[in-house]
Amino acid sequence: MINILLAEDQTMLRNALATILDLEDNLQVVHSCATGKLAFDYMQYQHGQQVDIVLSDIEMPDMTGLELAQHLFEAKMSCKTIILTTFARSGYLRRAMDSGVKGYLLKDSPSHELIAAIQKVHQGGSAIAPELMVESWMEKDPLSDKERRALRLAKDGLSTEDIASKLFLSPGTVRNYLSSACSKLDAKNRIEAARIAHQNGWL
Amino acid sequence: MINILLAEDQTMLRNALATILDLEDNLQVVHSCATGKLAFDYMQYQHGQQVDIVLSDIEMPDMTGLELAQHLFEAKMSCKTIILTTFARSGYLRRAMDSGVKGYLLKDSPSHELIAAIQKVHQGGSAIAPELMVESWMEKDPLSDKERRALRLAKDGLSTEDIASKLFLSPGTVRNYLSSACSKLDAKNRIEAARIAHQNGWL
DNA sequence: AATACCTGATGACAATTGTCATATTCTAGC
DNA sequence: GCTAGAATATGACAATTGTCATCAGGTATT
Repeated sequence: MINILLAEDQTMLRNALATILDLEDNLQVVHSCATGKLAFDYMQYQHGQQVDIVLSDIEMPDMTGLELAQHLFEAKMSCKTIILTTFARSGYLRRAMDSGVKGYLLKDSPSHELIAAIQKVHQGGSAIAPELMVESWMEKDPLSDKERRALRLAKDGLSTEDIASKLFLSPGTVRNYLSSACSKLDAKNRIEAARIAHQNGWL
Repeated sequence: MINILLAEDQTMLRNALATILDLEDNLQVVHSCATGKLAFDYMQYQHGQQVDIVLSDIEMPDMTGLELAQHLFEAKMSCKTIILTTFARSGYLRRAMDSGVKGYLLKDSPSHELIAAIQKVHQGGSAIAPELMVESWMEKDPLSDKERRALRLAKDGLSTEDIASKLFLSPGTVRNYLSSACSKLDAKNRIEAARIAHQNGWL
């Protein structure tokens, strides 16, 4: 019997996944939760030893699936992590691999592939969505930390002034960072830069 | 037996939903597809008479769930439509109600509520997510058609010039539209305006 | 100490964007 | 025909943004 911990913030999908996984003879969802934080707490303080596979979404409030994977990795938990996410962003895959993730698949693949991936990972293998193998060699994140933070705020339409005060920088410096982000990403303005960065999983 | 047509572009969720609905004694997913267009084609040319409930996501490629609902409504199909979507945007709900939709619920609610909603709608009732009843009285979409289209392009970081050529307008006119959108939405710039409009379901 | 390097800041200038007043058509209604 | 109101365009001006050269203060290395 393979014991699974499920982390996914959308309740409908979480319920549905739990149901179809439980339908399999040798799969059992022992716990499911809506944020990475809750999943990590469960692993750390409660019943970690019972869990073989952690199946997690990426974009969740409180703690993302990538952060969860990293924490589990650093805590040397015995479980194996599988990421299940919407977008094929090479930056995400890279971070996942760096965090010792054993499986990475897309929500846009049939559910039997998920079940196959769980079995395969549990037997010691790995399962990466084939769509991603191609892209995984894309250039790595060229942004500095400050550039990234400025871009995130710019994406929501904040003005230079607002960004500057949120980051405790001068407006001029913020414009420098955004300008450099634009040239790195070959974008015409901060918004296009933010879009490109987001599409690549760099935000 | 209630016959269901399922339209949802995310394969994993589509499969999972189909499975859990089929587990119910009196529910049966007769067909499932990934776009509104495919769903409408199925209803129109093939086996429309067998379908009691159309269960549809909103944001799908090719044809959205709201457009699907509108087409089914205008074609006076006998089926009843239920929308299942991620965000609680009052603009979406308004358009759904105008298209004769009988149910509107959020992906962030447990799956048993979906099943209950299907039963209720099939018996002639309606099922609206309670979170939405409050918001539904929000102000209606203040944007004109041109403003909306300009905002959509601005959201992706296109320059005034680019937007103008895509809409076959002069750059000056585009700036007028964006400026008016900003003042209508009380935004400081086009990006903030686009974000506000998107959050309200007006894009 | 001398050097290089990194982060943050400044000033100057051009390009883009936001705002507003004012045309120019074109259409619908009277 | 006349008028009102749209949709579109133009010009002017201010504000914001993008780009670049340069500077000041730290820190690390040799």
